[in-house]
Amino acid sequence: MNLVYKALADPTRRKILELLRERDLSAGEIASHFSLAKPTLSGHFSILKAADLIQADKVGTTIIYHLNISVLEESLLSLMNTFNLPSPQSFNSVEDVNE
Amino acid sequence: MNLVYKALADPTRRKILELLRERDLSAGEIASHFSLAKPTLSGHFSILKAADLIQADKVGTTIIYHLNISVLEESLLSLMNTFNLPSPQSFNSVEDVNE
DNA sequence: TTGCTATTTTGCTAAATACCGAAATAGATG
DNA sequence: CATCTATTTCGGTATTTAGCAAAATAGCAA
Repeated sequence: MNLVYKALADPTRRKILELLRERDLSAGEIASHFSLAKPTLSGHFSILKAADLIQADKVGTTIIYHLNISVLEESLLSLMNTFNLPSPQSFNSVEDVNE
Repeated sequence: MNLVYKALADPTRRKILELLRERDLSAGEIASHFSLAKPTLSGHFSILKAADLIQADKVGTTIIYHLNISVLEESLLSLMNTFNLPSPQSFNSVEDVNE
C-alpha cells in the first residue's frame, strides 16, 4: 500500500491518473499534457506501474497506458477504513451499528 | 491539498494519525509508540500541522495533539471525487443519476 | 539494411526528506 | 533563582526524489 500512497503524493502523477481516468493514452499523448521532458514522465510511469496503479500495453512502437481503477479505489477505501471514515462499505450493515 | 497528500505518504505520519483517531495524545505519548528520536517525531508533527491534519494545544509544559478528522475526511473524499470514485456523496441525489 | 518514430534507460545534478544528537525554549516546582 | 521536564529548534549527514540531456532499445517501413 505504501507504494500507492507515495505514488499519489506527487501532483504530476495524480494528473496522469486523472488523464487516464477519461481514456487509455499513449506515453506521448500523456507527455503532451505536461511541460516536462519525456524521460521525466517515463520515470513517473514506472512509479505508477510499480504501485500497480497503471498498466502498460505495447502496440507496435507505442505504449498504451491504462488506469487500474480498482487498485486505486481499493487503496483509497482502505485508507478511509484505516481512519474509520465513512465510505460506501460503511453502509453494508446497519445492524452492526445498532447493536 | 498537496500538503495533505504529502503528509499521508509517510507511514510514520499515518501511524500518528491512527493513534490520534483513538484519543488526543501528548507529544511524549505519541513518541513512546515509535523507536524514533523525539526531534524526528517533532518534525513529523510540524508537517501534519502544516497540512492542518492535527492541532496542537499547550497544557502547561506538555503539548496535546488532536486529530482534525474533518480535514482528513474532506481531503480523502476530494481525492475520490477527483477520480470519480464512489463515495458517500455519490448517494446524495439519486435523481441526478437518473435524468 | 538504413533510417524513422516512440519510448525507456543511463548518468548526472539539485533539491527535498528523514533521521540524529546537542542546544535552546518554556512552563512548573523547590 | 535554580532546576527539572517536555518539547522544539538547530546543524549536520545520508538517502530519496524529480528533473534533464544523451544514449540505447524496439518496432516499422522504405
